[in-house]
Amino acid sequence: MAVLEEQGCRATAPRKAIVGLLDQKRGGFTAEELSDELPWVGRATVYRTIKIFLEAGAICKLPLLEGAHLYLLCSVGHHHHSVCIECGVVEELRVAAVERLISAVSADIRGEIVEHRLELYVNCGACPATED
Amino acid sequence: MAVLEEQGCRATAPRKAIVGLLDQKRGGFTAEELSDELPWVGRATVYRTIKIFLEAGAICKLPLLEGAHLYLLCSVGHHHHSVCIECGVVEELRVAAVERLISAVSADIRGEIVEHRLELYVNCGACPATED
DNA sequence: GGTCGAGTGATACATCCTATCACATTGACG
DNA sequence: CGTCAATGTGATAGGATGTATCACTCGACC
Repeated sequence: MAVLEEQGCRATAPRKAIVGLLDQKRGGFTAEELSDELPWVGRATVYRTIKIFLEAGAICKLPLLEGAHLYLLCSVGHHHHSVCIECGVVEELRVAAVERLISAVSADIRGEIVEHRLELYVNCGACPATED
Repeated sequence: MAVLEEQGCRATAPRKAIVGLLDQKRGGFTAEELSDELPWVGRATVYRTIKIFLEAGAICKLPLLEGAHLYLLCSVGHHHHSVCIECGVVEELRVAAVERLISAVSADIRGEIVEHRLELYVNCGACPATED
């Protein structure tokens, strides 16, 4: 919410509604989902708002195997995700080893690593029963 | 090329033309590029053929930072890529450390890792001069 | 409350890809 | 070589996801 101000944006009704919805959807959401649940908000506005948050780093975009992708609220700056291919549950992955790996690889290649992306697609083995 | 047969596909003229072009485009290509260079082949056919190769594992899809993506011929089964954000040169990355990392992480999380994806976006530092 | 520019919604468009369908090509068989 | 059925094809329409445009509205500040 504070993100809006940080970005120099107005706190308009549509934006507030979207933020409210995001707070509930901790498990990830699609743009279409938001649009469906806020029919009085134009699609363009939904996408615009998502974009603002994306740029502010408040949410991130998680590509799924099938080519679709999810948006996720994420508090912490840089991290990775694991997503269960069965139940779709997403978990933030903060593994120091990843960053160590990146530095190690960095030494091996010409030039510098500007950005990296890592996604794990898992089978959490607990979907039907213990779906948290 | 043998891929076509393995998949139980006919070796038609459009498919052969596409394969021929792929052999030259070692640096990655977009669907549109292919379509442009083979104007006598319908777009649908280009996409269909790409899909066949994708499923056969003969090419892979590399997402770029901007959301676009490249297709690449890839001989070896599983690997990762680094792509220069300046000049777009793609290199195959076969770092044992990546696989070791995956196993290490695997022990840390519930369930099993079914699939993973890692991309490095680098600045190769040699684009203008030594662009191979 | 008044002002004005940021924000909005409808809509058209862009991009990338898939579905459909009538027609052409392939290649197996004779 | 000719026939034939099924696979493959191209044109085109459509779907999914996102962006641009533009007249109008509303929020923030005075």
